[in-house]
Amino acid sequence: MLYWLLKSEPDVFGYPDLVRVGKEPWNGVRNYLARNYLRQMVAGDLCLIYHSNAKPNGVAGVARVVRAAYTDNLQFDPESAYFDPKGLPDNPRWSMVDVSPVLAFPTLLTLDALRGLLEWADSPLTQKGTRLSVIPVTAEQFRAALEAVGLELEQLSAAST
DNA sequence: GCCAACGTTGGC
DNA sequence: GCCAACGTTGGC
Repeated sequence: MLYWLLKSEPDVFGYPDLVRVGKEPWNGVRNYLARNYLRQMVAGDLCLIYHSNAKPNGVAGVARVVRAAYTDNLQFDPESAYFDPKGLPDNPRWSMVDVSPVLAFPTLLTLDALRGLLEWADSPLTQKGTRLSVIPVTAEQFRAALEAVGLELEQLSAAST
């Protein structure tokens, strides 16, 4: 089982939206490193959903990968903001995964709070200038994030069926 | 293959 | 709204 952090802008699509829809294709990732991480995901991986460009920024909840990487068709749609003229149907350039909500954090785990956790000191999230939108998370980082809002791993398995 | 210019991200 | 940092593009 691997852990990840996915950024979203709550004004566009935040954790409450994920809860509302129940399942969401995580499309629109147009960065090669982020895409490569998406392609490493397998169903069952857990993701921290992070709100950026928010007040305040932070992790709002946990989601689960419910479908491994497949073609992000927005790359073929000229009407889409995510259209990529170089994304050829027989050799797609961009991928997405499906995620579903698992558990909302009882309180937002703010960026400031994350910076206060030793485990997160070397994460791209807390380093200046990093704009990666899909970030690998270690088991230690994941556990520390849960603990910081008073949750335990076992509660995730209880919440997920 | 280099690198300047540009567009975007994202914290503040 | 500002701006630093970064990735991408395109001219050469």
